[in-house]
Amino acid sequence: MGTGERLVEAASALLDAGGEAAVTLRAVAQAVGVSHNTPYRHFDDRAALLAGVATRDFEAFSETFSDIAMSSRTPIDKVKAALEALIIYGEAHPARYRLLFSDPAIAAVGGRLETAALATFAAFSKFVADAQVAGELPPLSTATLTGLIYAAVHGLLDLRAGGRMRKEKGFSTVVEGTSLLLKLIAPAGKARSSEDR
Amino acid sequence: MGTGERLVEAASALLDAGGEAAVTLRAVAQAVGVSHNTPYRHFDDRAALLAGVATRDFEAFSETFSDIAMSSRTPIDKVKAALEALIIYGEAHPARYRLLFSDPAIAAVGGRLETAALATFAAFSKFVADAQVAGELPPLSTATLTGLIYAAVHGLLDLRAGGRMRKEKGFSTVVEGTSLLLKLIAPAGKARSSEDR
DNA sequence: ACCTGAACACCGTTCAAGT
DNA sequence: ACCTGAACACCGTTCAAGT
Repeated sequence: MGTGERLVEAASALLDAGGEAAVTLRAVAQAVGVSHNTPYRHFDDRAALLAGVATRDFEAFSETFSDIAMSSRTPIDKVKAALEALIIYGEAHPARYRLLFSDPAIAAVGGRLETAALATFAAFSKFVADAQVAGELPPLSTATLTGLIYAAVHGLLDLRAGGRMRKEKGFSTVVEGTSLLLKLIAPAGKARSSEDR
Repeated sequence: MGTGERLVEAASALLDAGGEAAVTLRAVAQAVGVSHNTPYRHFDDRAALLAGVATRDFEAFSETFSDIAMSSRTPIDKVKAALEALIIYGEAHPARYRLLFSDPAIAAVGGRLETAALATFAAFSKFVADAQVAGELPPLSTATLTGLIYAAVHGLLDLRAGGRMRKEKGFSTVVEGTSLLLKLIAPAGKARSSEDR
Protein backbone atom coordinates (compact mmCIF):
# COMPACT_ATOMS: atom_id res chain seq x y z
CA MET A 1 0.00 0.00 0.00
CA GLY A 2 1.42 3.36 -1.08
CA THR A 3 1.84 6.32 1.25
CA GLY A 4 -1.19 8.08 -0.27
CA GLU A 5 -3.48 5.15 0.49
CA ARG A 6 -2.04 4.79 3.96
CA LEU A 7 -2.75 8.47 4.64
CA VAL A 8 -6.38 8.03 3.54
CA GLU A 9 -6.65 4.95 5.73
CA ALA A 10 -5.25 6.82 8.74
CA ALA A 11 -7.54 9.83 8.16
CA SER A 12 -10.52 7.47 7.98
CA ALA A 13 -9.57 5.85 11.29
CA LEU A 14 -9.09 9.25 12.95
CA LEU A 15 -12.53 10.36 11.72
CA ASP A 16 -14.10 7.32 13.34
CA ALA A 17 -12.14 7.75 16.54
CA GLY A 18 -12.45 11.47 17.17
CA GLY A 19 -14.58 13.21 14.53
CA GLU A 20 -13.48 15.75 11.95
CA ALA A 21 -11.60 17.92 14.42
CA ALA A 22 -9.28 14.99 15.21
CA VAL A 23 -8.13 14.76 11.60
CA THR A 24 -5.16 17.11 11.65
CA LEU A 25 -2.53 16.61 9.00
CA ARG A 26 0.01 16.23 11.76
CA ALA A 27 -1.91 13.43 13.45
CA VAL A 28 -2.49 11.68 10.13
CA ALA A 29 1.19 11.91 9.23
CA GLN A 30 2.25 10.66 12.63
CA ALA A 31 -0.11 7.68 12.39
CA VAL A 32 1.53 6.69 9.11
CA GLY A 33 5.01 7.44 10.41
CA VAL A 34 6.03 10.24 8.07
CA SER A 35 6.86 13.88 8.69
CA HIS A 36 4.06 16.34 9.28
CA ASN A 37 4.15 17.79 5.78
CA THR A 38 4.50 14.63 3.74
CA PRO A 39 0.71 14.66 3.07
CA TYR A 40 1.37 17.59 0.72
CA ARG A 41 3.36 15.24 -1.52
CA HIS A 42 0.14 13.28 -2.10
CA PHE A 43 -2.72 15.77 -1.64
CA ASP A 44 -3.16 19.43 -2.46
CA ASP A 45 -4.39 20.21 1.04
CA ARG A 46 -6.40 18.89 3.98
CA ALA A 47 -9.66 19.11 2.04
CA ALA A 48 -8.22 16.91 -0.71
CA LEU A 49 -7.22 14.26 1.82
CA LEU A 50 -10.75 14.22 3.24
CA ALA A 51 -12.08 14.02 -0.30
CA GLY A 52 -9.91 10.92 -0.70
CA VAL A 53 -11.68 9.33 2.26
CA ALA A 54 -15.08 10.25 0.81
CA THR A 55 -14.20 8.89 -2.63
CA ARG A 56 -13.13 5.55 -1.18
CA ASP A 57 -16.36 5.20 0.79
CA PHE A 58 -18.58 6.27 -2.13
CA GLU A 59 -16.91 3.68 -4.33
CA ALA A 60 -17.62 1.05 -1.67
CA PHE A 61 -21.29 2.12 -1.75
CA SER A 62 -21.34 1.78 -5.52
CA GLU A 63 -20.12 -1.80 -5.18
CA THR A 64 -22.64 -2.62 -2.45
CA PHE A 65 -25.47 -1.21 -4.56
CA SER A 66 -24.27 -3.19 -7.59
CA ASP A 67 -24.41 -6.34 -5.50
CA ILE A 68 -27.96 -5.49 -4.42
CA ALA A 69 -28.97 -4.81 -8.03
CA MET A 70 -27.74 -8.25 -9.08
CA SER A 71 -29.36 -10.04 -6.15
CA SER A 72 -32.64 -11.94 -6.41
CA ARG A 73 -34.57 -9.53 -4.14
CA THR A 74 -37.95 -8.08 -5.12
CA PRO A 75 -37.85 -4.42 -6.23
CA ILE A 76 -39.09 -2.99 -2.93
CA ASP A 77 -36.65 -5.18 -1.01
CA LYS A 78 -33.80 -3.78 -3.09
CA VAL A 79 -34.87 -0.30 -1.99
CA LYS A 80 -34.91 -1.49 1.59
CA ALA A 81 -31.54 -3.23 1.30
CA ALA A 82 -29.96 -0.07 -0.10
CA LEU A 83 -31.40 2.06 2.71
CA GLU A 84 -30.27 -0.51 5.25
CA ALA A 85 -26.70 -0.32 3.91
CA LEU A 86 -26.84 3.46 4.24
CA ILE A 87 -28.20 3.24 7.79
CA ILE A 88 -25.64 0.69 8.97
CA TYR A 89 -22.83 2.83 7.58
CA GLY A 90 -24.29 6.04 9.02
CA GLU A 91 -24.71 4.61 12.50
CA ALA A 92 -21.30 2.93 12.58
CA HIS A 93 -19.35 5.87 11.12
CA PRO A 94 -21.20 9.13 11.83
CA ALA A 95 -18.26 11.43 11.07
CA ARG A 96 -17.55 9.72 7.76
CA TYR A 97 -21.28 9.70 6.96
CA ARG A 98 -21.40 13.46 7.41
CA LEU A 99 -18.32 13.90 5.29
CA LEU A 100 -20.02 12.09 2.40
CA PHE A 101 -23.58 13.37 2.75
CA SER A 102 -23.45 16.70 4.58
CA ASP A 103 -20.10 18.42 4.23
CA PRO A 104 -20.43 21.45 1.94
CA ALA A 105 -16.76 21.39 0.88
CA ILE A 106 -16.93 17.78 -0.26
CA ALA A 107 -19.93 18.41 -2.51
CA ALA A 108 -17.91 20.92 -4.53
CA VAL A 109 -14.93 18.67 -5.30
CA GLY A 110 -15.97 16.97 -8.55
CA GLY A 111 -13.83 14.42 -10.40
CA ARG A 112 -13.72 10.81 -9.24
CA LEU A 113 -15.62 11.67 -6.06
CA GLU A 114 -18.54 13.19 -7.94
CA THR A 115 -18.63 10.26 -10.35
CA ALA A 116 -18.84 7.76 -7.51
CA ALA A 117 -21.45 9.83 -5.67
CA LEU A 118 -23.64 10.13 -8.75
CA ALA A 119 -23.31 6.41 -9.49
CA THR A 120 -24.53 5.62 -5.97
CA PHE A 121 -27.50 7.94 -6.30
CA ALA A 122 -28.36 6.65 -9.79
CA ALA A 123 -28.33 3.06 -8.54
CA PHE A 124 -30.71 3.94 -5.72
CA SER A 125 -32.94 5.85 -8.12
CA LYS A 126 -33.13 2.72 -10.30
CA PHE A 127 -34.33 0.66 -7.31
CA VAL A 128 -37.08 3.20 -6.68
CA ALA A 129 -38.11 3.22 -10.35
CA ASP A 130 -38.33 -0.59 -10.45
CA ALA A 131 -40.43 -0.62 -7.27
CA GLN A 132 -42.76 1.91 -8.88
CA VAL A 133 -43.16 -0.29 -11.97
CA ALA A 134 -43.96 -3.20 -9.67
CA GLY A 135 -46.65 -1.04 -8.04
CA GLU A 136 -44.89 -1.10 -4.68
CA LEU A 137 -44.22 2.63 -4.60
CA PRO A 138 -46.54 5.42 -5.83
CA PRO A 139 -46.34 6.49 -9.51
CA LEU A 140 -44.90 9.96 -8.98
CA SER A 141 -41.89 11.50 -10.66
CA THR A 142 -39.13 8.99 -9.84
CA ALA A 143 -36.58 11.74 -9.18
CA THR A 144 -38.89 13.52 -6.74
CA LEU A 145 -39.83 10.34 -4.91
CA THR A 146 -36.20 9.21 -4.76
CA GLY A 147 -35.22 12.58 -3.38
CA LEU A 148 -37.88 12.51 -0.71
CA ILE A 149 -37.05 8.99 0.52
CA TYR A 150 -33.35 9.78 0.47
CA ALA A 151 -33.87 13.07 2.32
CA ALA A 152 -36.05 11.49 5.00
CA VAL A 153 -33.53 8.75 5.78
CA HIS A 154 -30.71 11.28 5.66
CA GLY A 155 -32.62 13.48 8.09
CA LEU A 156 -33.07 10.61 10.54
CA LEU A 157 -29.37 9.71 10.31
CA ASP A 158 -28.20 13.29 10.62
CA LEU A 159 -30.43 14.01 13.62
CA ARG A 160 -29.04 10.91 15.25
CA ALA A 161 -25.43 11.76 14.41
CA GLY A 162 -26.04 15.29 15.72
CA GLY A 163 -27.35 14.04 19.06
CA ARG A 164 -30.91 15.28 18.40
CA MET A 165 -32.63 11.92 18.84
CA ARG A 166 -32.26 11.34 22.52
CA LYS A 167 -34.42 13.61 24.69
CA GLU A 168 -37.64 13.72 22.69
CA LYS A 169 -38.65 10.19 23.46
CA GLY A 170 -40.77 8.33 20.95
CA PHE A 171 -38.40 9.60 18.30
CA SER A 172 -37.58 5.92 17.95
CA THR A 173 -34.74 4.62 15.81
CA VAL A 174 -33.59 5.36 12.29
CA VAL A 175 -34.68 1.90 11.18
CA GLU A 176 -38.16 2.34 12.64
CA GLY A 177 -38.55 5.80 11.12
CA THR A 178 -37.53 4.50 7.70
CA SER A 179 -39.86 1.55 7.95
CA LEU A 180 -42.75 3.83 8.93
CA LEU A 181 -42.06 6.13 6.00
CA LEU A 182 -42.19 3.28 3.51
CA LYS A 183 -45.45 2.04 4.97
CA LEU A 184 -47.04 5.50 4.91
CA ILE A 185 -46.15 6.17 1.29
CA ALA A 186 -46.97 2.66 0.01
CA PRO A 187 -49.84 2.70 -2.50
CA ALA A 188 -53.09 1.74 -0.78
CA GLY A 189 -54.03 -1.90 -1.18
CA LYS A 190 -50.78 -2.87 -2.86
CA ALA A 191 -48.43 -5.67 -1.85
CA ARG A 192 -45.91 -4.93 0.88
CA SER A 193 -42.43 -6.39 1.16
CA SER A 194 -41.94 -10.04 2.00
CA GLU A 195 -41.16 -9.06 5.60
CA ASP A 196 -44.73 -7.92 6.18
CA ARG A 197 -46.40 -11.09 4.96
CA MET B 1 -26.80 46.38 24.38
CA GLY B 2 -24.13 44.78 26.58
CA THR B 3 -20.85 43.43 25.29
CA GLY B 4 -22.07 39.83 25.63
CA GLU B 5 -25.07 40.45 23.41
CA ARG B 6 -22.98 42.35 20.91
CA LEU B 7 -20.57 39.40 20.72
CA VAL B 8 -23.47 37.02 20.01
CA GLU B 9 -24.79 39.42 17.38
CA ALA B 10 -21.37 39.62 15.69
CA ALA B 11 -20.91 35.84 15.79
CA SER B 12 -24.32 35.42 14.20
CA ALA B 13 -23.44 37.81 11.39
CA LEU B 14 -20.11 36.07 10.79
CA LEU B 15 -21.89 32.71 10.58
CA ASP B 16 -24.18 34.06 7.89
CA ALA B 17 -21.36 35.70 6.01
CA GLY B 18 -18.70 32.99 6.04
CA GLY B 19 -19.88 29.83 7.74
CA GLU B 20 -18.65 28.30 10.96
CA ALA B 21 -14.99 28.54 10.04
CA ALA B 22 -15.30 32.32 9.80
CA VAL B 23 -16.38 32.60 13.42
CA THR B 24 -13.00 33.01 15.12
CA LEU B 25 -12.97 34.67 18.51
CA ARG B 26 -10.53 37.19 17.13
CA ALA B 27 -12.84 38.15 14.26
CA VAL B 28 -15.83 38.36 16.59
CA ALA B 29 -13.92 40.56 19.03
CA GLN B 30 -12.66 42.80 16.25
CA ALA B 31 -16.20 43.22 14.88
CA VAL B 32 -17.34 44.43 18.29
CA GLY B 33 -14.24 46.55 18.81
CA VAL B 34 -12.74 44.83 21.84
CA SER B 35 -9.50 42.97 22.36
CA HIS B 36 -9.18 39.41 21.10
CA ASN B 37 -9.65 37.80 24.49
CA THR B 38 -12.51 39.87 25.83
CA PRO B 39 -14.99 37.13 24.77
CA TYR B 40 -13.62 35.08 27.68
CA ARG B 41 -15.04 37.67 30.08
CA HIS B 42 -18.53 36.74 28.81
CA PHE B 43 -18.29 33.13 27.63
CA ASP B 44 -16.39 30.09 28.84
CA ASP B 45 -15.05 29.35 25.39
CA ARG B 46 -15.83 29.46 21.68
CA ALA B 47 -18.44 26.70 22.01
CA ALA B 48 -20.30 28.72 24.65
CA LEU B 49 -20.43 31.74 22.34
CA LEU B 50 -21.89 29.61 19.55
CA ALA B 51 -24.35 28.17 22.05
CA GLY B 52 -25.39 31.75 22.76
CA VAL B 53 -26.22 32.22 19.08
CA ALA B 54 -28.19 28.97 19.05
CA THR B 55 -30.11 29.88 22.20
CA ARG B 56 -31.15 33.22 20.79
CA ASP B 57 -32.42 31.63 17.58
CA PHE B 58 -34.24 28.82 19.39
CA GLU B 59 -36.01 31.38 21.55
CA ALA B 60 -37.06 33.23 18.41
CA PHE B 61 -38.51 29.95 17.09
CA SER B 62 -40.41 29.45 20.32
CA GLU B 63 -42.01 32.86 19.87
CA THR B 64 -42.87 32.21 16.23
CA PHE B 65 -44.46 28.90 17.14
CA SER B 66 -46.43 30.55 19.94
CA ASP B 67 -47.79 33.04 17.45
CA ILE B 68 -48.79 30.21 15.13
CA ALA B 69 -50.48 28.37 17.99
CA MET B 70 -52.59 31.42 18.81
CA SER B 71 -53.49 32.12 15.18
CA SER B 72 -56.81 31.16 13.63
CA ARG B 73 -55.29 28.56 11.27
CA THR B 74 -56.70 25.05 10.93
CA PRO B 75 -54.61 22.34 12.64
CA ILE B 76 -52.92 21.11 9.46
CA ASP B 77 -52.17 24.67 8.41
CA LYS B 78 -50.45 25.25 11.73
CA VAL B 79 -48.21 22.27 10.97
CA LYS B 80 -47.49 23.77 7.56
CA ALA B 81 -46.85 27.24 8.95
CA ALA B 82 -44.35 25.84 11.46
CA LEU B 83 -42.52 23.89 8.76
CA GLU B 84 -42.53 26.94 6.54
CA ALA B 85 -40.88 29.02 9.29
CA LEU B 86 -38.23 26.32 9.65
CA ILE B 87 -37.63 26.21 5.90
CA ILE B 88 -37.38 29.97 5.49
CA TYR B 89 -34.86 30.15 8.33
CA GLY B 90 -32.87 27.17 7.01
CA GLU B 91 -32.62 28.53 3.51
CA ALA B 92 -31.74 32.06 4.61
CA HIS B 93 -29.22 31.07 7.30
CA PRO B 94 -27.74 27.63 6.47
CA ALA B 95 -24.79 27.89 8.84
CA ARG B 96 -26.99 28.94 11.75
CA TYR B 97 -29.54 26.27 10.85
CA ARG B 98 -26.80 23.65 11.09
CA LEU B 99 -25.64 25.03 14.38
CA LEU B 100 -29.13 24.60 15.85
CA PHE B 101 -30.16 21.34 14.24
CA SER B 102 -27.02 19.40 13.31
CA ASP B 103 -24.02 20.43 15.38
CA PRO B 104 -23.13 17.65 17.84
CA ALA B 105 -21.50 20.01 20.34
CA ILE B 106 -24.57 22.21 20.61
CA ALA B 107 -26.85 19.28 21.41
CA ALA B 108 -24.84 18.51 24.53
CA VAL B 109 -24.98 21.99 26.09
CA GLY B 110 -28.15 21.87 28.19
CA GLY B 111 -29.43 24.78 30.23
CA ARG B 112 -31.36 27.61 28.60
CA LEU B 113 -30.51 26.30 25.15
CA GLU B 114 -31.98 22.88 25.83
CA THR B 115 -35.08 24.42 27.36
CA ALA B 116 -35.69 26.57 24.29
CA ALA B 117 -34.99 23.65 21.92
CA LEU B 118 -37.41 21.38 23.76
CA ALA B 119 -40.09 24.09 23.85
CA THR B 120 -39.82 24.46 20.08
CA PHE B 121 -40.10 20.74 19.51
CA ALA B 122 -43.00 20.40 21.97
CA ALA B 123 -44.93 23.17 20.21
CA PHE B 124 -44.47 21.45 16.85
CA SER B 125 -45.51 18.15 18.37
CA LYS B 126 -48.71 19.79 19.61
CA PHE B 127 -49.53 20.98 16.08
CA VAL B 128 -49.10 17.43 14.80
CA ALA B 129 -51.29 16.02 17.60
CA ASP B 130 -54.07 18.51 16.87
CA ALA B 131 -53.95 17.70 13.16
CA GLN B 132 -54.27 14.02 14.05
CA VAL B 133 -57.34 14.71 16.18
CA ALA B 134 -58.81 16.64 13.25
CA GLY B 135 -58.21 13.59 11.05
CA GLU B 136 -55.75 15.47 8.85
CA LEU B 137 -52.77 13.31 9.77
CA PRO B 138 -52.74 9.54 10.35
CA PRO B 139 -53.50 8.23 13.88
CA LEU B 140 -50.04 6.88 14.70
CA SER B 141 -47.95 7.55 17.78
CA THR B 142 -47.68 11.34 17.78
CA ALA B 143 -44.03 11.29 18.80
CA THR B 144 -43.11 8.91 16.00
CA LEU B 145 -45.04 10.86 13.39
CA THR B 146 -43.63 14.18 14.62
CA GLY B 147 -40.15 12.72 14.45
CA LEU B 148 -40.60 11.46 10.93
CA ILE B 149 -42.00 14.73 9.54
CA TYR B 150 -39.32 16.71 11.34
CA ALA B 151 -36.57 14.38 10.10
CA ALA B 152 -37.76 14.50 6.50
CA VAL B 153 -37.83 18.30 6.40
CA HIS B 154 -34.50 18.44 8.21
CA GLY B 155 -33.06 16.03 5.64
CA LEU B 156 -34.23 18.20 2.75
CA LEU B 157 -32.78 21.32 4.38
CA ASP B 158 -29.50 19.66 5.29
CA LEU B 159 -29.01 18.20 1.82
CA ARG B 160 -29.63 21.63 0.40
CA ALA B 161 -27.28 23.36 2.86
CA GLY B 162 -24.66 20.70 2.10
CA GLY B 163 -24.85 21.29 -1.65
CA ARG B 164 -26.35 17.87 -2.36
CA MET B 165 -29.47 19.13 -4.13
CA ARG B 166 -28.05 20.48 -7.32
CA LYS B 167 -26.79 17.83 -9.74
CA GLU B 168 -29.47 15.16 -9.34
CA LYS B 169 -32.17 17.07 -11.11
CA GLY B 170 -35.76 16.43 -10.18
CA PHE B 171 -34.68 16.72 -6.57
CA SER B 172 -36.88 19.79 -6.61
CA THR B 173 -37.03 22.24 -3.75
CA VAL B 174 -37.38 21.85 0.00
CA VAL B 175 -40.88 23.33 -0.14
CA GLU B 176 -41.98 20.90 -2.85
CA GLY B 177 -40.50 17.93 -1.05
CA THR B 178 -42.25 18.89 2.17
CA SER B 179 -45.55 19.41 0.39
CA LEU B 180 -45.24 16.01 -1.31
CA LEU B 181 -44.52 14.32 2.01
CA LEU B 182 -47.64 15.77 3.63
CA LYS B 183 -49.76 14.65 0.68
CA LEU B 184 -48.34 11.14 0.69
CA ILE B 185 -48.93 10.59 4.40
CA ALA B 186 -52.38 12.26 4.52
CA PRO B 187 -55.12 9.80 5.49
CA ALA B 188 -56.94 8.56 2.40
CA GLY B 189 -60.20 10.39 1.68
CA LYS B 190 -59.65 13.01 4.38
CA ALA B 191 -59.74 16.75 3.96
CA ARG B 192 -56.58 18.47 2.80
CA SER B 193 -55.42 21.95 3.75
CA SER B 194 -57.28 24.99 2.52
CA GLU B 195 -54.58 25.52 -0.13
CA ASP B 196 -55.66 22.37 -1.95
CA ARG B 197 -59.32 23.20 -2.16
C1' DA C 1 -16.34 44.18 37.06
C1' DC C 2 -14.21 44.75 32.70
C1' DC C 3 -10.51 45.04 29.59
C1' DT C 4 -5.61 44.59 27.73
C1' DG C 5 -0.87 42.80 25.95
C1' DA C 6 2.10 39.06 26.05
C1' DA C 7 2.68 34.37 25.82
C1' DC C 8 1.86 29.14 24.84
C1' DA C 9 0.64 25.20 22.27
C1' DC C 10 -1.45 23.88 18.13
C1' DC C 11 -2.66 23.98 13.27
C1' DG C 12 -2.45 24.41 7.87
C1' DT C 13 0.72 25.63 4.62
C1' DT C 14 5.16 26.91 2.25
C1' DC C 15 9.94 26.42 1.08
C1' DA C 16 14.71 25.39 0.70
C1' DA C 17 17.36 21.54 1.19
C1' DG C 18 18.49 16.63 1.42
C1' DT C 19 18.46 11.24 -0.65
C1' DA D 1 10.15 11.06 -6.97
C1' DC D 2 9.88 11.32 -2.09
C1' DC D 3 10.86 13.08 2.31
C1' DT D 4 12.60 16.40 5.98
C1' DG D 5 13.37 20.57 9.26
C1' DA D 6 12.57 25.25 9.76
C1' DA D 7 9.60 28.90 9.33
C1' DC D 8 5.11 31.81 8.82
C1' DA D 9 0.55 33.27 9.78
C1' DC D 10 -3.36 31.98 12.29
C1' DC D 11 -6.10 30.18 16.08
C1' DG D 12 -8.05 29.00 21.01
C1' DT D 13 -6.79 29.71 25.49
C1' DT D 14 -4.36 31.41 29.74
C1' DC D 15 -2.40 34.80 32.77
C1' DA D 16 -0.52 38.73 34.99
C1' DA D 17 -1.38 43.34 34.96
C1' DG D 18 -3.99 47.59 34.36
C1' DT D 19 -8.65 50.94 35.15
